[in-house]
Amino acid sequence: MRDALKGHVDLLLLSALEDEPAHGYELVETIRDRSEGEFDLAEGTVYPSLYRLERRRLVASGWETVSGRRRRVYRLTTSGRRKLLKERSDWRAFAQAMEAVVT
Amino acid sequence: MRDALKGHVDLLLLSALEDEPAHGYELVETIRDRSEGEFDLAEGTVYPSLYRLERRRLVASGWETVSGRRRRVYRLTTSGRRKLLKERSDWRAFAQAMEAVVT
DNA sequence: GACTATACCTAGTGTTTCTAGGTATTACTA
DNA sequence: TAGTAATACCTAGAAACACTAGGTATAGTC
Repeated sequence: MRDALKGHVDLLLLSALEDEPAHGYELVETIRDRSEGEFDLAEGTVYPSLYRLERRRLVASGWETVSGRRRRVYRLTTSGRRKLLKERSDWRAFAQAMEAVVT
Repeated sequence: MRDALKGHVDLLLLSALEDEPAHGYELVETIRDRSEGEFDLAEGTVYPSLYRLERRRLVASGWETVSGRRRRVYRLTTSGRRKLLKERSDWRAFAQAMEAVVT
């Protein structure tokens, strides 16, 4: 299913940040775990996506050092949280429409 | 929802061809109707997609003239029908994984 | 006679995922 | 203790594909 994720990665990232802040590497794991292995995002996908989200002020980040390793921790902004709700409802409409055509 | 369809247009087209052959312009309408307006595919999306499907031997086409207008009518091939089943089941796995992450 | 709908075609644009490299630190293990 | 794996980040370029914006042509409507 190449490219199936196109246009949906932002929603995955925002969703994974909904409950608590997380750093990039961690988001990859969260998404892989929650999707039961279906989505194994490349780092080259995640980092640029996070930068775009930050540029759009949907997330904000800060550096943190844990046992010698630097991490950039992201959290949802207020508009990011609003965006998450919108994207989630857009996703549901999209999925429903897909089912309607596909079935 | 820009780009949400990326990677899913083939499935829409194959689905719309499942029950009977159809021409390109007609497929746009079928997909718009079944999706209740959610998917209004541009012709610049549909025609190149159909060519790619034909090149991969998933559909086959023939010209037809109805009241003076030329139409290219597409139908599923055997492997196209097999592909449809595969893509449909891939879509369901994808949608389920999306729900799992998003919820 | 002008306009709309039907029906097709296509070159180029833009966005975004992914590949394939890279750096650096810590933890494990043979 | 040397080597490898895991953690954690970064980025330039490639590839794919939906879409824009133009085009042609016929039939029907006002």
